[in-house]
Amino acid sequence: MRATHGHLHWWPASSPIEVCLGAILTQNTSWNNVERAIANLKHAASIDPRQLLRLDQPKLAALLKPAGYFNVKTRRLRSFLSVLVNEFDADLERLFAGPTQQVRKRLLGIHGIGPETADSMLLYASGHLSFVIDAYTKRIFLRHAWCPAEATYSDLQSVCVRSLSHTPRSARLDYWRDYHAQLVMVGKEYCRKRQPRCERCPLRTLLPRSPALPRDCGGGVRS
DNA sequence: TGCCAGGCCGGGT
DNA sequence: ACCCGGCATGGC
Repeated sequence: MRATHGHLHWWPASSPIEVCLGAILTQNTSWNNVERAIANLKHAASIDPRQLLRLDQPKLAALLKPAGYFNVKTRRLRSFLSVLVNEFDADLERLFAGPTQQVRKRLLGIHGIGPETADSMLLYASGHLSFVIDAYTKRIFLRHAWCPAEATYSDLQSVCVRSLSHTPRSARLDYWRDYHAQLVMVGKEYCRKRQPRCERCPLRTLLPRSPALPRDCGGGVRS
């Protein structure tokens, strides 16, 4: 993947707080829509936690509209910001201080932050090693038969962490960040190509509700 | 035109 | 402990 795309230098944001906001806004949503909402936020409150928290609910919801689920996300964003401001003096460094698993639990305790959102914040907005699993990861791993269909988030996370454990510790943060980015990139390509494929051809499009695969394609098409 | 997108929560068995 | 509906906009 690195040979094809080069180092991707994720996450696409210009500051840690922007990573956190994007992580919430991109829940079940295409990044394109999130960018518009982030642009609105920048224009309205320059992405400052205290300023954002000062916006009332309808005002914030209006700014988040392009990201979809704007009522849900307004509440989730505010619950995150309120913890950040009231419990950690609006300082991300303080929020992220401490052992990874302890910080992760604190994040998971915030309304609207689940495992993927928490891990995205940990990995990309701070220096914590917490591997991010997402829908693309699961589709790709399923298609390669690297995991069973019932595999949970934490199952997949364990598989990834074990598989990448050979990397030197000093390079691990950089490697994990790029590895997830590469999976997203490859996952998007699967969707874009929409090619008919069989189970022997791992790069066949893999959509959640795609019909059952044919047993064999005769070895014709590959990607 | 309908299906899909980098989840998560809450109420029901 | 699962299972499922709800949430909403923009792209293809």
